[in-house]
Amino acid sequence: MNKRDRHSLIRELVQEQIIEKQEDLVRILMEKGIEVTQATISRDIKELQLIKVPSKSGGYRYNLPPEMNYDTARKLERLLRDAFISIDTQKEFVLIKTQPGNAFALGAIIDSADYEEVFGTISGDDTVLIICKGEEEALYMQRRIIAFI
Amino acid sequence: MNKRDRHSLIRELVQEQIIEKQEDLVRILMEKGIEVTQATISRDIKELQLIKVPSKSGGYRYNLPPEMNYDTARKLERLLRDAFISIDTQKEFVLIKTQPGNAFALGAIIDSADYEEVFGTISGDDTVLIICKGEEEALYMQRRIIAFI
DNA sequence: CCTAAAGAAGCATAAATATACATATCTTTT
DNA sequence: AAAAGATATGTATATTTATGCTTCTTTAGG
Repeated sequence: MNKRDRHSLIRELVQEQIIEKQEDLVRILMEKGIEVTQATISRDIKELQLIKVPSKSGGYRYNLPPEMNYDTARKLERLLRDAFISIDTQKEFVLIKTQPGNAFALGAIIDSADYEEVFGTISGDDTVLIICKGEEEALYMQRRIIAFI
Repeated sequence: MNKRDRHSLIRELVQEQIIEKQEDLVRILMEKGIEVTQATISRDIKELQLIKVPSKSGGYRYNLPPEMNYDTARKLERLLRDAFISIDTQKEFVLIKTQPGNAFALGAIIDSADYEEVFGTISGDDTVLIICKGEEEALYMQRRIIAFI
């Protein structure tokens, strides 16, 4: 079990069950035969940007980081519906073609959404180039963007 | 300075500046002449459901709680646009009239959104009664719901 | 006005979390 | 393949956060 796999397992776990503290994750992973210490989990949580949310019922629960806020999502959705032409990936790059004059706005929204997977964007008049942190991330970003259309 | 005022001040502070830890709030409030201990801040944070978000830059930052997620908001928006008839408040109650058969779904979404201001909901066939925690909260909920339409 | 009950907050401390440092492991370069 | 660098993780511990218990304050009821 490498770090990457552990991370995605942790993401699943916090969605599926109520993780009240880091030791819960240590215990659950232990039960699955994965030995890690609380220190590692603390670092994982930091990297995954998981948040500890006080719940109404009085306890606490670790959660995935907040998604893009509603307004931003609405803007992105509208813009894509209006101006999207095509999307493609190559290596760690995602290239989006838009109607002329719309790419800059699209790039700005993607920037403001502050995706973990994105290294940076460059926007021209009708093209946004998203530079992701890796190939896998590029594919993931492509999927996310397509989901908006 | 009572608890309510301190709470709204804390909400402002976490938006305006980077609060890395609870002691930061203790210090800032102290500078404003408000004496509280870390214990109180811990309880405030729990009540306000503030979250400690690991930031990209390596540190941590307290933030307001995540808004309703995008999917929930979308569902709520669609349902309101399709089925909304009227909304009104009286005291701590908000009464929403919908097309027959839609109130239950609406109530369920409002429940799942887990609004801080809401005490509970009761849904019939074409009516949702939202019981808020007070009059002020009811007016706030009314505004929020109208904003969706 | 008095008393009981509820709410708020301090103090002390327990519990949880983050991190400096050391070590091990994996990667890249020569 | 050895050396050098980067990455990952454990150990021990410092730092941060939550909470039991107590006291003080406010509110509600008689």
